[in-house]
Amino acid sequence: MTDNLNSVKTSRAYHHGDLRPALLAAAEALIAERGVDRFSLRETARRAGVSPAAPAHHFGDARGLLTALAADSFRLFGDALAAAADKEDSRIARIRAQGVNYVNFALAHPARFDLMWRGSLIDAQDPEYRAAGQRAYRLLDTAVRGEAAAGEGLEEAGPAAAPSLACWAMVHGFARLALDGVFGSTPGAAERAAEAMLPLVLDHLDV
Amino acid sequence: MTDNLNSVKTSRAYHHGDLRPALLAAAEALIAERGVDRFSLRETARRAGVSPAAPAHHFGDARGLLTALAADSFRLFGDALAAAADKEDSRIARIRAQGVNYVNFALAHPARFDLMWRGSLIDAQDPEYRAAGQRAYRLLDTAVRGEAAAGEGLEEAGPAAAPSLACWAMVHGFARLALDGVFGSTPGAAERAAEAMLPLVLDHLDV
DNA sequence: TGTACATCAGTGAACGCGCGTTCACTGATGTAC
DNA sequence: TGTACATCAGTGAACGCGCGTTCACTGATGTAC
Repeated sequence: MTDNLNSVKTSRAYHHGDLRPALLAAAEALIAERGVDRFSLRETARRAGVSPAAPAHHFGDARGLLTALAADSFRLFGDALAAAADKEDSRIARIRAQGVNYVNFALAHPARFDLMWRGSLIDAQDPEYRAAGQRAYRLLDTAVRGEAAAGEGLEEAGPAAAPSLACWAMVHGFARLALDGVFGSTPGAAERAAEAMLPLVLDHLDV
Repeated sequence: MTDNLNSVKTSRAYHHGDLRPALLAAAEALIAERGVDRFSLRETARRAGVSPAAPAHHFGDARGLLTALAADSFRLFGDALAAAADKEDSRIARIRAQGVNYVNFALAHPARFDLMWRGSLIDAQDPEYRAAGQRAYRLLDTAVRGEAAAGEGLEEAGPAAAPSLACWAMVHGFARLALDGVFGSTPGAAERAAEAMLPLVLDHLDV
């Protein structure tokens, strides 16, 4: 009661006060440590210092929590793509920077990246999740096609979106292969492989 | 006893006689149905009509069985890549055919494809698994670079392997995005997207 | 061809485990008056 | 400013579940003689 005002964080109040983000943080730490496959709602609650029934108040069930974490991850991911687009002048430079950020995000947050695409664990129809995913796609599409993209979503992507899909597939495949350890565990191996193949694509992206 | 000679399959003998492949088939059917995440050794044994302890004799543990299935899948996958390389004349045609077969394999056997790369469930150091994976890579590398590849493995892949990595990343990323439902669930949507972006890459693969 | 026996591939019951979710509850918060 | 009370965010015990693996065992196979 005395420290209730100046120290919300350390007081062991009955009400946590900030449980939702705390649970997301605990879940993130858990999957980063163990891998997405070994996520557990109980363990997440345990780490947040809360009873196993508490998460239900904020997320409904386990899938709800993972969906929220996936949406959060997609937002972070979108921020990374946006940052790349902002800081470069030429279009090729933007595409390149965005590809680098795409892969770097995957390597820096492998568990988040895994979760983002793990349809079996999340509710892909969730509005927040979908919105965050669409935003990321639009950023990518705009970087590749410039004004021509006109902010159209993935649903209505026509044949004109092909260059964007090509870049996306390439960078996504590279990120996945790197995460799956295909380029070896030597630090920097993935980066070197990327550097070697980048010009192959960018030099010919004269669309 | 009477049908023991002319009908090994239907007799409910104490010894199954062909349990190893039967378990692999059951496991394949199970993950095809439920997804890799919901694999269970007990359920696999149940489907093979055998006690839960039986698989241990052939695979040690659950991971052993999944590793064997992953290796088997990589072999099938390699066959698909080899078939593409065999039936075409020009190098570009071969690359294209192999890419098509790569994606088709993923779409036709999504659970197998998932499992092949699911490091958390299998023993990536298993010799059979590694050999099958290496073979697939060599087929891909040879198709892209021709004689220059000289059958070198993924480990010793130098900068010269960049075109192969680029093709691989692209086709792999495309397969993954398609499996993750990014191109929508409409049948043929993935194929149309692929057709649209293929020329972008192939027309410029003048290496 | 027959028999003894080691080896092998199964059984099925039992183990302990951690899980997600439910339930009736309780303590804190904040709003109406 | 004080009080009543509805609402909300927690508790913690309990539920039933399916899991992977272990164990002592048993029935079939195949080999040596």
